[in-house]
Order: sequence, then structure tokens, then C-alpha cells
Amino acid sequence: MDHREELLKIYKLLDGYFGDLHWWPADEPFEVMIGAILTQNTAWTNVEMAIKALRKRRLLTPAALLQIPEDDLAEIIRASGYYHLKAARLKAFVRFLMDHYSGNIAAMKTEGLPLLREKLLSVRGVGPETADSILLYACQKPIFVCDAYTRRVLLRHALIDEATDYDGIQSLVMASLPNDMNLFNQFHALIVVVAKTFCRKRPRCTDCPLAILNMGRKIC
DNA sequence: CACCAGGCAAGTA
DNA sequence: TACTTGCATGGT
Repeated sequence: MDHREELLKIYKLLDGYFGDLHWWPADEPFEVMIGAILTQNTAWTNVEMAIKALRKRRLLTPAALLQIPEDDLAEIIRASGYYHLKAARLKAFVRFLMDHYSGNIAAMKTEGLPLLREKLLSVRGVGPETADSILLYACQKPIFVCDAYTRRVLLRHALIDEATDYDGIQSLVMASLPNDMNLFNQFHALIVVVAKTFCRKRPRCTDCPLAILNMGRKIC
């Protein structure tokens, strides 16, 4: 069985085990974009506190974030960690929205996927994972978001090696599955959930829905 | 108390 | 190009 078949099998096993998870579906797109930046190398619980603080002050719009001084913004998002850095990144991202789309999210969504991805990557503070999170979860484009969990799970199943970079992981996943926005959304959620519930606790790996794939191979 | 969390960019050789 | 370092809070 080659890597692409095995990846499809992983998807089916996880999907059958956990069912529909539908992540980040209902939030306002702009809030999703802000969350994507705030969650960089940070626990989501901290991000929630920062977003709550922003909402309380009615700052979850491009126009409002454009106005507020960077130092004030930093204090408000303090709980998300790296707060000076992230305040600068939020400002850079909002300036990008204004410069290219006059702050109009709907206009941004009409852009084609490859061009929009290039544009997002040109923003200071937006790397591949943040760009892809924005594309998938806020703009509803069919692209797979790779993260530390994806890397960990694929490494343990020997589908990639230490040298495989972001684009390499993304290419493998996207070549293995149907090109479907909802499926990429679901698969990313499944990987995060399985990694958090099983991979983190090594003794429980035998309970993992993917344990059936581990036969004859050292994994956890 | 030590360790970690859904990255990214700047600096160094 | 390849490797290292800074950024920082709140939860376990």
C-alpha cells in the first residue's frame, strides 16, 4: 500500500470513529482570520480570552483594528502571548485587507486560490499555516492546513520523514484525498483531535482508532 | 516548579 | 542554504 492509499485509510478510520466535527464553521470570517494569527504557537484557550477582549471592545472589524494604536491593541490581546509581535501582525494584516480589498472580506473571497495564497504569504507575520487557515476556514477555499499535529501523526505512521517540509506534507495530503473544502476541514479537525486524545498520552496509543494500522511497526 | 501550546521571521555561519 | 533564537501568556 503506498502512502496515498494509507492516508485515505487514515481519513476514513478517523472519520468513522469521531464523526463530523465541523470546526470554525459559524464564526464571522474576519474573526476567524484574527484567530488564525493569534493562535500561532499558542494554546487556543489563550486565544479565546484575547478574542473575547476584542469583542467586548467592538474591535472585531477591519475598520476598528485599523484605528486603534498598536500599543493599545497589544495590551488588549495580552492573554494570547507574544502580544507585541501579534499586535504588529494584526495591524499588518488589516492594512493588507484595506490596501487590496478596501476592508471588504467578500471582495477578498472572489480571488482565486493560488493568487490569494501568494498575497497572504506576502504579509509580514502570515506564514503557510496561517495563510491556509484563512483560506480554508474564512474564505472556504479547498486547501489542507498542515500543523504540528499533522506532522506528528504522519511522522508516526512513517508517511513522511523529518526532512519533509510544509509544502511536502500538504502536497502528499492533497494528492491523497478528494479536492473538497469540507473534507479538508474535517480531516484537519480529525488529526488535531486524535493527536490530542491519543498521541499525547503514549500509554493509551493502543486505544487509538489508528492503532489497527500500527501492526508490525513501531509507532508510539 | 518545569514544561508546553494549531508559527514566523530575523540573525548567524 | 541550513540552523538557531526571540517572542510570552495561561494551563497542567
